Amino acid sequence: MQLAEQSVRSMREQIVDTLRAEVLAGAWTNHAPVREQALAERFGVSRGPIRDALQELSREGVLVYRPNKGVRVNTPPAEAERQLLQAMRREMESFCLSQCIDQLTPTDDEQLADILAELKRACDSGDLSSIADCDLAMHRYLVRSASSELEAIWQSIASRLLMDYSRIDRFDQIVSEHEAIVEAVKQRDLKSAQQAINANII
Amino acid sequence: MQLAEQSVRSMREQIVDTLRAEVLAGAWTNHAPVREQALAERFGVSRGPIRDALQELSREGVLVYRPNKGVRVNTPPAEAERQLLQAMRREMESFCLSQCIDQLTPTDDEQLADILAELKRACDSGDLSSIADCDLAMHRYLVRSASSELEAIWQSIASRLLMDYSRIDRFDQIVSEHEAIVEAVKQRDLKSAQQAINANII
DNA sequence: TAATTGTGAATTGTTAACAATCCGTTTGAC
DNA sequence: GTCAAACGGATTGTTAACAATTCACAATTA
Repeated sequence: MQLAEQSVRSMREQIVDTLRAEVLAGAWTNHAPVREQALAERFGVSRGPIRDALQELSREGVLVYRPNKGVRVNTPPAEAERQLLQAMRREMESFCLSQCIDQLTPTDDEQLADILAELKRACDSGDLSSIADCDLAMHRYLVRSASSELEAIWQSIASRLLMDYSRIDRFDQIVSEHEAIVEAVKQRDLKSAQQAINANII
Repeated sequence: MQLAEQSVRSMREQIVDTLRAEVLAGAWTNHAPVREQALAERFGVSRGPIRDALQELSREGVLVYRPNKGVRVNTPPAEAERQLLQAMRREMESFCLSQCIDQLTPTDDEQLADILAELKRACDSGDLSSIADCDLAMHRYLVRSASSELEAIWQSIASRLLMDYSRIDRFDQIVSEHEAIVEAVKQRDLKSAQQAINANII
């Protein structure tokens, strides 16, 4: 189940991933608007690709776009919405596991192990944005293995849930929960894997 | 529960809605790539806003984007995915109804009636893209009334489900199903409304 | 003083030109 | 004749300049 092609991530995708991780890590406030020019200079590109990235993050729910006024960081979802999104995310990831788990190869296990190792490093050094990035990367890998179709929808839901993240400080817990996921997947144990995923999605 | 502001839809949003309705109505094949220049000339704008719109529709799952190769119409979801998406859409719209139904005003009833009337006209004249547009507009209205946050996620799911649309030919059924929804909502009868929605989401 | 109206800098929206990439076709070597 | 490299038109990606809009602040008026 190789994920070939697309190894060359486009400029926009790189910018999107970087900015998303930073916002989810709480590096930005939602009081000040995001300025295109500043980001353009930071990434060394013109405003075009920056606008593309901001548009994508807006559609994803990480940022909020208002015509002629630019974008701001979104606020976390209300409690009722959060519960709905949580249920939907669990449903989705359970489904994806059931679809892909028997078709994963040892190569996939290695990839997941790599992401896990990166996550550990990030937790050790306390790099919040890298933690958010790795956390998402692992789940995204499983979703994409089942169906690249669902990735965008999943990403919107997962991002919104992570915005509520009073818990990105429990480094040890984050690591152990993801260890459990990787281990269960490696054993091709669907039930355990779904359980581990559900425990991680809160 | 007025939906003020945003009455001025941006160029991009107009283009997105038009193109989405056309694709869902089956007006495009997925064999030929979509060309930016042609659309730019058709809408009388430059390629910039067109690219924005195509990007948004790609993220929504209506189109598929491949770097340096442009976009194509997406294929309908596989059966397993379709079932997952259907369950998620029902869950979402049921939730939204429960959130908004007691806060709707007579003005909202009128708006829904207007959309319904427009839907009838579209069915009478057999205007497929308008049918798709109205169908989505009614559900979107309810979703947005409950939570504008959820709109983008809902849109992605609903669009994917409509791509599978071997049933946009049952004009009378489409109209009667939506009549049932509007009536139940007008009565503020949550149970009936949810039932009507579930019957319509197939 | 409080409210309102100008005014201009800052910011977003759009455009057209340019650069990079893709793809079908031709050319050339074996 | 077959295959691979090279060419050229078409298309997408990026940029910088320009247009339209917003926002803060000063000036004006009651």
